[in-house]
Amino acid sequence: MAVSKTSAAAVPEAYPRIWAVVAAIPAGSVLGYGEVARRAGLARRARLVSKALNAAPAKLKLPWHRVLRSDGRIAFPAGSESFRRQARLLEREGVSVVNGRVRAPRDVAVADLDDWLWRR
DNA sequence: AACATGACGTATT
DNA sequence: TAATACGCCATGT
Repeated sequence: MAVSKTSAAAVPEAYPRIWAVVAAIPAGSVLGYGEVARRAGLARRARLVSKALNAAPAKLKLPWHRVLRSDGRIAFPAGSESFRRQARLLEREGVSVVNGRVRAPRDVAVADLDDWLWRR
């Protein structure tokens, strides 16, 4: 079979790992793009995470809304459709979002504490 | 190869 | 906390 080796895989090797990490984020908790990248063994590739999420098959039903910027803010343009959808999905899980920024939750599991440490 | 762009991050002021 | 600047990585011109 004539398999073309010149072209890289349509789906980057790293995407599945990124998806797995995102899928593992428990409801009510959130993670930064950079953190997701690190957990997927892809340090310093936060931007790749956003790309992977954008390319993720809807079939996977990933909790993409649980991924925020390192400062706790939604990465989409304020007021945009995606921005509001994400805020709504988070609120739905009990995560308070004020002015596009996630506020500290009432109680966070100790294991996820680190993820809630946006310097403040 | 230079330059621009982006669902980003960190340091500095 | 906010605004700026610069760094990083991948992709497309």
